[in-house]
Amino acid sequence: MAVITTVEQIGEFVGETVTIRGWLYNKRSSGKIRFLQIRDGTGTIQAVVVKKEVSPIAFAASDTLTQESSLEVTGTVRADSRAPGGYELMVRNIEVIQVAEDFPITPKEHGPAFLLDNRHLWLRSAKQHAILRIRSHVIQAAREYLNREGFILFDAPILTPTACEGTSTLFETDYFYGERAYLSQSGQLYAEAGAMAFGKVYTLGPTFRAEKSKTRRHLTEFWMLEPEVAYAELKDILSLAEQLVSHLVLSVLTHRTEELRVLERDESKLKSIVPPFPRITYDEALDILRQQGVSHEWGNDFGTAEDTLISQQFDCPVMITHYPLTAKAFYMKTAPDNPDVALCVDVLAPDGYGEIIGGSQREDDYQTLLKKLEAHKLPREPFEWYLDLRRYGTVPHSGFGLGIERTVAWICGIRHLREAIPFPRMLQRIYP
RNA sequence: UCCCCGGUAGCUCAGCUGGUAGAGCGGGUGGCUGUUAACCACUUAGUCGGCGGUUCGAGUCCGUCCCGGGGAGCCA
Repeated sequence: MAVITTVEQIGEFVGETVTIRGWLYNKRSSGKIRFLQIRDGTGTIQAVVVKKEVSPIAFAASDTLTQESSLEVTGTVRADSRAPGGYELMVRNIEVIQVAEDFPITPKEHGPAFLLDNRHLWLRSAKQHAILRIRSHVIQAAREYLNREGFILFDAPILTPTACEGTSTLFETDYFYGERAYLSQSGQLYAEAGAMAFGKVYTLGPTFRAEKSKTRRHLTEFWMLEPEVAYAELKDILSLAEQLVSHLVLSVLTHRTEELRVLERDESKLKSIVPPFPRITYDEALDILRQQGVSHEWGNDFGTAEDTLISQQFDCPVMITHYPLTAKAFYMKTAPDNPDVALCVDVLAPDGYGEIIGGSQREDDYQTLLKKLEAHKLPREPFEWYLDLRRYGTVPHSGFGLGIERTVAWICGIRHLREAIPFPRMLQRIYP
């Protein structure tokens, strides 16, 4: 019995006979020789079937194989510069598990609608594979970093009794006995309760926005990482944000080089992502816009065009702080030296990838928070528990939300968010 | 909700001022001992998004509806 291994590990078995279990990615044939590109989930390897070196049954089997047929191949590992990947398998035997029906996704071009209809199969192609491995790594690296910094994972509920921020549109569903429930659009308020209990916490989970957004920067269901820290002021989470983001980038650069190569990502741009990130205020951002010939009224949040213009001035993600209160959520703390601006930050990724982080120092005074709720015309009852946090040992605290898909899309250098999550949920699409 | 673009073979697309549908890929058959989205030959392949209208005649023109893509607003 040959040892069963993976393509990823194949380099350790040069000269030995191993078995790879996988699927046929592509096939080329030429007379008495067959080249099988086999993928096993960890990578792709070329298996060479030479007629005189395998049984007639095995050779005939190699001819019946269609794209994505499942098979076990046993052969000798050989380093060969002619093979993509550097190693190839000289086949001794082929065990066909299933001859697949005609696979819809061929090695040629396809349109986005077709690919999205076949997302469950599209996931097998090299580029999608690379993106999703990087996504997995980004999440792993984020958790690794936060755990090391003393954070604990604090899961927020997905079914909630009301809006967290009260602004965005919510997905509504029936709860029991005529009650309504809403899918969470942020775990933040719950994370604040966690921070008061544990000091440093983070939530990581799906969030839902029923906005009729129809752009490549939006999904209706997306994942968010939300650290929340007790006794932290705005400057503390600015530092946390730049440390976290640069750690994610460095970790992908170090551990996912093959995937970045598949994606043809310009790595030099990622290598320049090192702290400290530029920090500017909203007012300074307005100055930049003015220099670019764009006038923007004070008090309005920036739109996509403004975000892009500002981020283009920097190689690193830029941290914009002190937005007008009018443009931001009710829970943000007002700057002590300026009653019109919030102690908040938006982090814009370079190259027009947009906002990857939104955060703030939270309002920690009971009476002030109450007034802010009223000013935003939000009902008091659903927020009683949240107000309690300001009645029982309130402290300054801050946190932010990092959009996983936007971060992954930026690191991967892909145009559209839909490829940064296994099964994207969008305005016009919930299948498959 | 608004603005732009699109819907023709399984897939990607071409199809001119209206004259009855075509290429590559995929599938099938055959050939080739080192292929790299292999190649060569032959072959298969259609309710031209739906409905209605104009016309001798509509993939093509008009109306309308459906579906998809991109963008705005909103946001991560």
